[in-house]
Amino acid sequence: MEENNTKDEIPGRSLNFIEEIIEEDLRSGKNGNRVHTRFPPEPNGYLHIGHAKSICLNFGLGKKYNGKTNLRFDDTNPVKEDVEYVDSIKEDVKWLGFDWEDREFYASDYFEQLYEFALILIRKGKAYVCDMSADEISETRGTPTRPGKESPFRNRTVDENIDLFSHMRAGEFPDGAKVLRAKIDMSSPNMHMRDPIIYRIIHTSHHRTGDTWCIYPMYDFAHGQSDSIEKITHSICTLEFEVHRPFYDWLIQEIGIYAPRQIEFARLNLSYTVMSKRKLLELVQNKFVSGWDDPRMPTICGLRRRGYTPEAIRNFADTIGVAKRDNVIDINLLEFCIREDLNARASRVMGVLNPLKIVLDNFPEDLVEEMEAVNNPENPSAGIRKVPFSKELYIEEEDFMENPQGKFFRLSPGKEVRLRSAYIIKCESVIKDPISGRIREVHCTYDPLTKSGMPESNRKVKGTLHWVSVKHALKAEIRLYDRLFTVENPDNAEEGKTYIDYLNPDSLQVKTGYIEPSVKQVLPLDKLQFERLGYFSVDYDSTAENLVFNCVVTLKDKRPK
RNA sequence: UGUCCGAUGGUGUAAUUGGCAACACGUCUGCCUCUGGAGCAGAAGAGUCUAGGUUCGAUUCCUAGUCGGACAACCA
Repeated sequence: MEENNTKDEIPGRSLNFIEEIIEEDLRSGKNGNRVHTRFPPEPNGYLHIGHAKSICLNFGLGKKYNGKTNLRFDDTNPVKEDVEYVDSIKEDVKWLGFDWEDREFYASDYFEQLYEFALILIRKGKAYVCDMSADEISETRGTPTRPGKESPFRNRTVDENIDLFSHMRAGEFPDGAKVLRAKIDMSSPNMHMRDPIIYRIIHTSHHRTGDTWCIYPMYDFAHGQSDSIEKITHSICTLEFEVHRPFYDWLIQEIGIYAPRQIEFARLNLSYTVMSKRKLLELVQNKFVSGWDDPRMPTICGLRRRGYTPEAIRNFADTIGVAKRDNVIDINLLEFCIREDLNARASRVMGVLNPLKIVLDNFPEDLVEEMEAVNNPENPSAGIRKVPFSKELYIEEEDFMENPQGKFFRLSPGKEVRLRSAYIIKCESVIKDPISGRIREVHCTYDPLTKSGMPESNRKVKGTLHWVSVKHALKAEIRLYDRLFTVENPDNAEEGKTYIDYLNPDSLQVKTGYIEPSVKQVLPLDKLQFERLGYFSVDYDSTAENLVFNCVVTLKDKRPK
């Protein structure tokens, strides 16, 4: 896979705490110089920017230490999982620029093995079949501060347990009738050690194993052992699994298999959005957004549709770093990353979102001049293009003020302004609608000696405006986005409210814009900078007849702080 | 009330493992500019949660406390 210009290999940069652990293990020869990580999603939802952090971390570490990274689906719950999700996850990881080669695994690949592991536990007297209901189990589990009570089925004989467990597998019991539990310690201060359930009965067909199984391992019984089976050296996961680690260690120990080292890091939180799968799903289901890939969503597919690039996301992941303390990253940083990337690579183009007609009184009626415009001042090799210029133009409504006050450097009566890549023009008069008083058009004169590139063109004027020729401009649908939520932390809702109450009603604004004709051939996901406005990406809905652009980010955040 | 984890400018991450805190974003100022973008130059902003202890010396080690987070799905 193509190595991109992600700046994740800055020499001399200090190591994060995970790299430190890895290098320590490398020095001590712990895994015979191997570094092997994995990204282990459950296929029950779409990936979001938080997952991107984990993906970049895991695959980044694999790459950095010349190791390997697996993609493994932890598909232990058939009622919530679906191939739709595995496909989207694969697409997103690939799009982010990572390659798991031939190591696409599934916890369901290990079901038989996991069943054997359960048998080992039973034979050792470390697991038992329990007939209590879900409610009873939950009642006897105790609380974090109060010990639980032992199940009356806790002391069944090994033979009875083996027998019962095989009948569970054979489908002789209905859902919920029995579970297999690890036999550890009902009074452990760690709730996860109070005889946790390791197998439950679910008569639902699985997206990969079909109806082969009607008992499924719990995540906690599958995850650690799957890592072990895959000989993962460093199992990197988020903080909430820290409390599970003692149980994973116990299992590995009792079963007697290879022990990966689990390292937990703090998950990503982004301001002005929500990150939980459940909430994102609600936004989709309740139609607050158009779908998982709505450009306002923090999902990978949403960001992709919005116009984010894999490079920008990887740089973002690299910039935020990784540590154990809770964090909330300012969404401005994400925006900074995409601006930085697009500034270097997006071609500049002119487009007007709120048109105001300009008539150049001294410009020949039918003349069309082809103006040469630089495609990207940051990158001369991007070349130049021609932009038609004629007597009637559109400029941005807000670039004209009849009675300017203060530091207004744009067009106003009697004042001069530069039209980007074209001429300097002077405002002569304003024509208004006699009834509404609205400005209908602005009459100007142009100075023929000031054409861009001509010797006389260096005269200084304070402002430079973008423009488009009325009769050449292409109409386009422009979708402007604002933050999905009005508050920094929608999760932290006040009494009686939920995050839904903080949805920004103005997060989507659709406009008809006029764009220079050079954009005629754009394809979905093409990136452009509309000069002085922002970066835009062609939407999937765009066709040759109906261009549709998404605003990725404006050039500079003008939002009051 | 228990166990585990964490605490460094506004935000995030560092500090060569004990030698008086750095980088990025943001903010501010100036320069430059045919994008009020970008770029360039500079500045402000934390004495590292608190109190003790060890030490010549502590952001780094120890103790206690404070605050924040995680944990009581047959979810992951």
